[in-house]
Amino acid sequence: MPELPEVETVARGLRATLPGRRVVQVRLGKTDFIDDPAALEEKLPGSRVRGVRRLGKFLVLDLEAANGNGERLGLLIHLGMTGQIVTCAPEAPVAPHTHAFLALDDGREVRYTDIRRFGRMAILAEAKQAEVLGPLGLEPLEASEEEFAARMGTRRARVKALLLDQHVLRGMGNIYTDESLWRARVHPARLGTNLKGDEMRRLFRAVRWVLAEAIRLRGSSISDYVDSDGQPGEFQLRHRVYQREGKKCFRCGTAIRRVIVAGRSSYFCPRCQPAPRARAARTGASAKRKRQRQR
DNA sequence: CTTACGGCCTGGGTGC
DNA sequence: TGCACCCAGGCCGTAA
Repeated sequence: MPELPEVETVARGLRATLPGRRVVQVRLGKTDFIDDPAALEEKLPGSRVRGVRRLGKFLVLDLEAANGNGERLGLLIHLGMTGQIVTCAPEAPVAPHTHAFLALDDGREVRYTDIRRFGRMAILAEAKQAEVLGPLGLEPLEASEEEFAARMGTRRARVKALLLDQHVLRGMGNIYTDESLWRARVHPARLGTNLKGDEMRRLFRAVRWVLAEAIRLRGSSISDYVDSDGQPGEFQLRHRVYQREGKKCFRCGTAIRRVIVAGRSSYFCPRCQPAPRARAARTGASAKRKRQRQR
């Protein structure tokens, strides 16, 4: 499941080969994950790649249009759950569920494969790009501790939901959220406004450390993820809580638990990450009052 | 403002 | 061996 470190790894791989290249041909398979497939087929051929950017989980190929007047376009790609983007020789075997082929002027090919098609692709002019990318939150590895604390500490929502909310912080998914919370020793159901200063600082540092370490190890390959050369990452070997229900906490030996927080599977250590108390106490009290009224 | 939930889509696992 | 069922979770739209 591609999150920030996986998308960053793919972006770096593409950055090594794509800039300067011209797209010579486009072939599409299923197109229900593409905003406007006709626009892609019309505008991509002849365009030249100027650069490759990543914003959160979005990948942007900056393009100069074919029409000679220097029009700037961006090919937005989101890998969703199972998206893969690889460069290869055109004669390489085609993986099942490959739905886009971009032939390049150096004879190579860029392919987009996505089993579940939760991904997204769109070719957009600059104004339209801003519309999609503008609402995104802080880039986790560029934000300061003060910015992070200001965004997180003013929200009455569970930290799990806040970390996953792309409008607060861009790029975190379920894996890196749980790994960061474990490292920071913060329970996923704590509320943003209730985090103490030192907890907020630990969380900020944990997010940075986990993401940087995952990028260094080229991402986590749980089921489908591979980089732009088709290679898996290695951070899954360093996971401390994700998908480790019932196994021992690396810090204290307590059995890791799984609960649903903000609609997501959340793995945590019940000893290192103490549960918040206020919410349970309050709902308990109101239920008691209700029962008394009914008598 | 917030949270909850269903929908999208496929493959892999489980149980009968 | 098949088949029904559930689950994984990115993000969006809708409802409460």
